[in-house]
Amino acid sequence: MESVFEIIAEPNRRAILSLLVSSQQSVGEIERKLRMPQPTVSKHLRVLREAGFVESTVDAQRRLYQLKPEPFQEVHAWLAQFRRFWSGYLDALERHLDRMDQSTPNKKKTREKTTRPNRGRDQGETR
Amino acid sequence: MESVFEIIAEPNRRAILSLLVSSQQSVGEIERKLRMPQPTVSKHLRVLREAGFVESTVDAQRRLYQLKPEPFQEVHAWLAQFRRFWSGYLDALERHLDRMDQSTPNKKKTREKTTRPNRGRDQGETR
DNA sequence: CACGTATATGCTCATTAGAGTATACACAGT
DNA sequence: ACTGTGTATACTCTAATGAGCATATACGTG
Repeated sequence: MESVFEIIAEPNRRAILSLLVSSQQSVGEIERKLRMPQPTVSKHLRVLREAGFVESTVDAQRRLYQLKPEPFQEVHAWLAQFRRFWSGYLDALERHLDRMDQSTPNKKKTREKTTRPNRGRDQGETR
Repeated sequence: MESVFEIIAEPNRRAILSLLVSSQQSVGEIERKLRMPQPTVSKHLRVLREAGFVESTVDAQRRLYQLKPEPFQEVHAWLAQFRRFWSGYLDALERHLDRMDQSTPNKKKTREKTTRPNRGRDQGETR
């Protein structure tokens, strides 16, 4: 279970991730909302946690799980190399923004920090 | 092997897909470039073909494989729901463009046609 | 038509992942 | 301290997947 792709290959895990989009959830909440046996939930959460998709905070006996961004970025980075094929849309958008960046050096400097840790493009090598 | 996620969970298949980004390739070319036994290549190509990731055209005894866009869009659509977390970047871009659309009704009408078949957003349901 | 090349398929084997069940561990309240 | 709730883990079983090898099929060429 090394790659992020193997992690998200499992339907129940994808369901859990989707559920966590709205807000953090306890194991019990996930269990009920997804109608999944508790050990199953815990096991998938463990996998997700070890892969960096989620992290848990302790609330008494409960564990609250919430999403973490990195692995999604990794998937996105891999997907990026195929963009030219199917989209052209996001490509255009990114090029557009890049141009914006140059023309208006710092209007919303948010982007500078938040969005591009390594390099403007997120083509990034996956491995 | 139903979902697109299971398809791309396999490293060799991802390698093949990445290889096909540059241009279409014959089975033999893939075999050599990836140093993979031919039956392995053929079998993975079969999986990829049946999942709609690639299609083959006949060139005498050779089969030339090339990428198809749909499954990638599906992955992208799934990934979209998590954007708010990790990026904010693309989200910002899209919002920005949306605003652009409204303010300048048709400056580059390219986007109108090319980029948004269904609706501005591509959040799209996956299944 | 025989042969070589290119690709696909069939079969077996080993590994692995996920489900299910039981159980252990942790904390809270009484 | 005891009990109940919430969560994690251990163990077994089964199914599915990918590798490896052999072989079949298709096509082009002499």
